Amino acid sequence: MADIPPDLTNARIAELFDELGDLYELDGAVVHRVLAYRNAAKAVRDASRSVATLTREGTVTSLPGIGKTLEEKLKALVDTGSIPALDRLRGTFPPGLIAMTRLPGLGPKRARKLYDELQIDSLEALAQAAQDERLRGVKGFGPKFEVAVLEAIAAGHGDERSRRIPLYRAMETAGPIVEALRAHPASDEVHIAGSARRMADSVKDLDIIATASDPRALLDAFAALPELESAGNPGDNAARGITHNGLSIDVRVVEPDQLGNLLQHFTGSKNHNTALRAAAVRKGLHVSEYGITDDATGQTHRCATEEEVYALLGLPWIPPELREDRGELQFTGEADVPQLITQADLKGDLHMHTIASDGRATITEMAIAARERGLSYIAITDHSASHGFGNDVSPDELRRQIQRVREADAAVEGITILAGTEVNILPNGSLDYADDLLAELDWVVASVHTAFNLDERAMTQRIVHALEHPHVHALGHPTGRKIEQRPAYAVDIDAVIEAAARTGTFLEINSAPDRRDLHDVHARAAVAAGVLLVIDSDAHGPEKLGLTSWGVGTARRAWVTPTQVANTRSWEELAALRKGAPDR
DNA sequence: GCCGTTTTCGGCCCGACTGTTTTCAGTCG
Repeated sequence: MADIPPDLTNARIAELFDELGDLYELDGAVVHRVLAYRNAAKAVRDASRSVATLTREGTVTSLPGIGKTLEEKLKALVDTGSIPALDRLRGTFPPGLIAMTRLPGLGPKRARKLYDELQIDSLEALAQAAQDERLRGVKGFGPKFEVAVLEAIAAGHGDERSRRIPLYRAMETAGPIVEALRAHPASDEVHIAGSARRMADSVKDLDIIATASDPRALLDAFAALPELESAGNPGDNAARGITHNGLSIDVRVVEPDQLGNLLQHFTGSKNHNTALRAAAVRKGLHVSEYGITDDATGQTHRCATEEEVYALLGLPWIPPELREDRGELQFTGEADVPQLITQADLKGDLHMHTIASDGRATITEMAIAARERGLSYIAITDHSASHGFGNDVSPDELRRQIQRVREADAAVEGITILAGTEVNILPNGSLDYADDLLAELDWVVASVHTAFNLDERAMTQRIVHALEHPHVHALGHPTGRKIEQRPAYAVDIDAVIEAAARTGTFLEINSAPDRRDLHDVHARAAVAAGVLLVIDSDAHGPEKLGLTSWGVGTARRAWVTPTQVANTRSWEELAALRKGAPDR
């Protein structure tokens, strides 16, 4: 069996399927065929295993949305490096045509029409034609479109898919706005909906659903908030604002008896709602944001709560984090809904930094802050000997740090302080402290901080080697990704999960809000493989210990229950589960 | 192109808005 090309990552394959969808759409394919490619792209992107490998194994059709035809295309891609249909379509339509379809108001149908009738094949040619007022000669296009298209191109639309911002940054901006709406005398209930409510990694914009005694007063108050750069009224009971840092916020005020319908609709996800509605149709029910219509009676039920919406469809209430059409619509009753972990379940935090490396506080300060948060143990895990940036902890310094931890543990009541390290995994998979020094520690988390650009095979070997080390208890931020900033390094995450399961090493969900690494799909695969997770703050100061809410959000999206997370246990119980523990 | 408590064919979520059009297709979320 020939090797799988190293650059054939799931992300790359998903891109190719998306491109095929775009091209088939331009080619005039029926909408459902196009949709099939988009669905397949999402399934590939979400797959926890290498789709190229699944293709080689002949099991790729087990993924939802991948059938015989797409399997054939995947086989061609894996075997030859290309998909014949994609090559053919690329030869038919200039790449600029796809950029044109990204413009607001210009979809594939209309872009194709301009290409066929005016031979417009790029944003530049489109702008020129609009400038020359030639677009209005085509049926369906008029002067308003010429103005709009020039504005859109000037604003940079069409250059790329619209950018998303990490959820934590959106919430930093939106938090005060939501607080202001909640505090307003005219407001009753104020809910954040959309991907923010689902605790997604990133958001495009923010949806707020509210009920109010005086909708107009609330919307006017919203529009007048100093956080907004501009605001408008797209409808009677809605407002849209754009914050100074470019976040778009939609507010809808609804009647209390429809709050459940609207909240459900605007929480999404799109895939969840589409699948939910398709299932409802089979029962003779039609779901929209305004209610649920019954074919048999013609009556529309309005729902004040989401519980009613789901109950009418024969489903238990589904936690927003699960609403991704990843199996949650198979629930038949409350008993099927996993008891998802909450931040209150965490009893300890096993990854944080102090002034010994790049943290801002002392051991004692961190311990007191953790105790105030209700934690019963923490591990001090400063960076190791070769970390660089002036923050390295030499072996001798680590010995002194262990002593300081023992002293602090004795001095601070009500919390156990553990001596640990975040040791670097060097490019060859070895660690940058000696084994006898690591053996003195209570807790060792190993992480990759250098040489991110190894190829997948080398990176996987590097990490698996570290997981096999007898003193390594957990793998820190396992893929190195930063949300909307830096992709994961090339690594076979299935092999990492397998090695973690085999060696009894925990995998971390790092809660730094720009990391949230492992991400949800991989975390779900890890617990399915029997791996225990740890959810850590990676705090660099006392005020950052609460960041574990982000890691918990990721864990909930991964269907994780408290027992699947090691640090929901007491330190005594957890210690006994560590690799190499005497009674393990 | 996928899929099955309408199972191997014939379906595939729903409604609002837009610019253009005299009744609507395409786009968007």
